[in-house]
Amino acid sequence: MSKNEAAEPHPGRVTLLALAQDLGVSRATVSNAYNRPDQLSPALRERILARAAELGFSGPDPMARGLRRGRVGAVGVLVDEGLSYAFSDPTAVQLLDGLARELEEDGVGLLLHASGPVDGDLQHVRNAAVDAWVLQSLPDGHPAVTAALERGRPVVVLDQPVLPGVPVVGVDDAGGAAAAVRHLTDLGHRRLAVLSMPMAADRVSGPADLDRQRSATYAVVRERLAGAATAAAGAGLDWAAVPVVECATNDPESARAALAPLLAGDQPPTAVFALSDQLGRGAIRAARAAGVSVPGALSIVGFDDSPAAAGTTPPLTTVAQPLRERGQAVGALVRALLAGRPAVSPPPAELRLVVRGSTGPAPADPR
Amino acid sequence: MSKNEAAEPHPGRVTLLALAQDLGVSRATVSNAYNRPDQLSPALRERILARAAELGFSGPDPMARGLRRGRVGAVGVLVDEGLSYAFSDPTAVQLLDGLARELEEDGVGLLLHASGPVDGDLQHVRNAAVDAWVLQSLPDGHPAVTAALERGRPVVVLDQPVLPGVPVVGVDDAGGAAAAVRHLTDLGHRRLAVLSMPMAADRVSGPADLDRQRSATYAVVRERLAGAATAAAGAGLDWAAVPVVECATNDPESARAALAPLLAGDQPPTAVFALSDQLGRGAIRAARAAGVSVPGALSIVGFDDSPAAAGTTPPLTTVAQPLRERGQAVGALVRALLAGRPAVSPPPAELRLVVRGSTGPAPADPR
DNA sequence: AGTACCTTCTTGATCGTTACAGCAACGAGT
DNA sequence: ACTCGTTGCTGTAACGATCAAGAAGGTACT
Repeated sequence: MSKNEAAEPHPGRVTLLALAQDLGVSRATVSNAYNRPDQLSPALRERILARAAELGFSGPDPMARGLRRGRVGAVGVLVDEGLSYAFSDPTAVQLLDGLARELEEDGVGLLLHASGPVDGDLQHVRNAAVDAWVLQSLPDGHPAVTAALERGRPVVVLDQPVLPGVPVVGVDDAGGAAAAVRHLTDLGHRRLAVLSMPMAADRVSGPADLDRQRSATYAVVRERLAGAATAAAGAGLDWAAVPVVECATNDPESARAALAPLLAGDQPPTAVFALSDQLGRGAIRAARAAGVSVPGALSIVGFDDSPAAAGTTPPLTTVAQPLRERGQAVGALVRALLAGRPAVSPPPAELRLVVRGSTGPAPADPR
Repeated sequence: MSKNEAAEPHPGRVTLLALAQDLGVSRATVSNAYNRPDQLSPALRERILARAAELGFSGPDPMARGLRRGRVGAVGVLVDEGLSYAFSDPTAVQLLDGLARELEEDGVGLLLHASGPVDGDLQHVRNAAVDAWVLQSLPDGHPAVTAALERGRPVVVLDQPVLPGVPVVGVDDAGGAAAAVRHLTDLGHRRLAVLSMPMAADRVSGPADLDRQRSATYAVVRERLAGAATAAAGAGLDWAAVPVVECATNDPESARAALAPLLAGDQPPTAVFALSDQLGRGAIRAARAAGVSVPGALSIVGFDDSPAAAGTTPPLTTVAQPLRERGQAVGALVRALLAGRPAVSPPPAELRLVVRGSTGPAPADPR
């Protein structure tokens, strides 16, 4: 009876060292069996792997490896608010999907964290074991941004104002919004209303005046509104007179509730520009509930071309942005930075208006 | 001019040790400044934190801490197929949301990884730095399950056949399905069709015979079919004669395509039981496309009560499961296990049928 | 025979932190 | 004066791996 069978002090735990000793080889050799098969004879490697399986050693400890190598194989994604928001927003989901696909290539996973409230603590950002950070559409000046930068790891930003030295993957939000509004004015619409997603984290809903519009902390919202304003002015509309209604959350229900009073009002709009498809869907529901025909009496344009846009009745006219591709672009930047290659922000993607069934000529006799 | 200002060899990198030496205190003290404020005087702590900010030290390195403490503050989530699936399935999203909420409490993040193909490599499972694994609805016998278990860390399973010693959070899928079918037969329906999500990873679509039904590798699907079969038999229907159509993916479009030929056939069903709301939505679309009125000529029941179910036209009758709560339950189990407390699987949740507008009495004269 | 060169494996140092025991100083209680 | 208990801090030893050199042995070439 050999000494191998001695009782172990801490049964469930087998380390690389223990395995090496059991086999009478050095740690480095075991390590090489996993990481550099060409550094040892195939026969020994087999023996090591076999014995590892017997003892229940499932490979080198990821954390120890992470410490030594300076890499853990995880990219942190900081999303705004709670994770539920990111999960329930189809746009975010598509972006994450593209990102995940690109990183999967290297076996890198996504570590999701919510940015937390502006005045919250930032421990999770400081403590997360990640090789890089992706910041997704955080509000301007969120402290988590600084915290992430301080980690001294690569950072890539998705849809946000540029930070010095940090690559960004953005789109021409203003241009897309302008195209949407131009589409409506070209169709003869003069009574426009705008549905906006939240402009700040304060969960306010209701009409947003020019001040609030300009001081929106979400760059995406600010840009889209600015683009819409420009296009409206270009068509001779008085932007200050265009009702811009902020929805407390970016979902159909919130939009439906926001639009309903306008439709029931004195001078109901004949066209609605919704800053997202989620809101656009809500607009369609509000119209249906109010008995307003789309696009007969009311035209609706969305933004994003999320998967649901084509499935509404009528199908939603919208500004298409290549979500998955953009996610992949972010992934590519991260990979480049991690590989030590320089990463340059791609130019903001041009957006394309997809005309579907929810828009039509302005009614001859509105009201 | 003191020696402190000597040129650093590797500029961007400040370690806890470097900071300690700069301040002339021991490493342990700096560590305590971050981890155990009560172990040093407030004055010194302030001084340390201030100097840390100056030097750009953003707290102890997460990996080194992870190694030392044996915890990284991340829970791995293994989802089937690609991440895109998990992201695009509203059911999965809700579950993940609940899970994230519960874990956020401890500042723990979610590390998402796809399980990968059955014959794929498992490096990502072995290499991921996580404190525990959550396995979400993987097919029976997927090698990633074994790989996760071998890591010797806590594992919690979501919707899957029990593994010895592993806590599970499940629901009474069979009972829910039975309730759905009973609802239909109670309404007088005799011509039933079933739309199923994928039964295996082979992406097959089309009619599924009894053999395939019974050999489905996804436990959830198997259970729901079994429950439906029981209820059908109980109502005097010949289950073998009920068309069960498998959809290649769990989305509305796939279901629409699967149901269309049945509706155009000789003896179209008067009732459809869809194994998920995603499929149920597709069934509604198929009916609309075929000019079949719902629920006048065709009743449709879904499963899950995902957020979209209430928003279809007509609103979808469905089997409601408490998705977010179940996600939280998983999180609670994980927390318990990580805290060394015993974790017992909660009993499978009972499911409730929510009757909405998509079901009605069987037409008096079918066809 | 001498030199050079692989292949295969080992040794020693290092990654950056935290746990734990220890130790000095100090006021308080007897 | 003597123990006792705090308060604050330090020193040392892990945590579990990877990497860069180097040693031992065999092959090959001059």
